[in-house]
Amino acid sequence: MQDRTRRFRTNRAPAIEEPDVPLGPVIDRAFCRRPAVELAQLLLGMELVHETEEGLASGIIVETEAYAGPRDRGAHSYGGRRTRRTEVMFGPAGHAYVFAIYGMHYCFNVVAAEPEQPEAVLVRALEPRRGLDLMRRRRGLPPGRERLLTNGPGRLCQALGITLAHYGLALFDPRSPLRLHHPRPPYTVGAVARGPRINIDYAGEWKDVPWRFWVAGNPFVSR
DNA sequence: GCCTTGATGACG
DNA sequence: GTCATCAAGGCA
Repeated sequence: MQDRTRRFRTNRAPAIEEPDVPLGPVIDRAFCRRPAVELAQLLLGMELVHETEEGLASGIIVETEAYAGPRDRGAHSYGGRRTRRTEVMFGPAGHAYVFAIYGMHYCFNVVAAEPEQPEAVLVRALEPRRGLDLMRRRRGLPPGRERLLTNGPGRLCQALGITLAHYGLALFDPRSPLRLHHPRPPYTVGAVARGPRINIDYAGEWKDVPWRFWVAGNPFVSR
């Protein structure tokens, strides 16, 4: 028998699709009303769902990063910077903060904390759950490359069809096309690993705070 | 300049 | 398979 650990680390990592199981309940409105560093850990194992006319696609959140408001030099809201782009972070928790980066990709965040406390959690990777074919089409990938579907913030947005049009959506609202659900069947997170956040070299001493969290050993994590 | 990605080429 | 490098691309 071949070494499973090694197989699990390749691009041919298995994805468990659960198309026939009904979605779990949507998160409570108050679920995200906590500090970003705390929310980043609690979001691991939750199911991010996007429903469109093309169909439904979803994945289990397996990697996040916390951005802790005005004091955090790595955050867009550093120093209380309030612009059209960052505005949603100053509002109530549980809404989507989507921004464009490098001219061609989007990043999806969940607004955390209380109003006027501009904190958010970046979702960096998903384990694909529903709508694998749809995600393959959106990403232009053949079967067998599941790991490349959603192992990065830009990639997961492309796979789920998330764009700036989803800025501000209420992720706890069952009528919203973009939502956070409790996973069904349940997802066991197990051990959580943590380390410094990715690609914020400009953030000085904040560069090294261990606010990146991921499901230990999960093959869909971005690095 | 940016909370990224895919292509390319070196190396095992 | 890995790693390093680079440029694409649009908006603040």
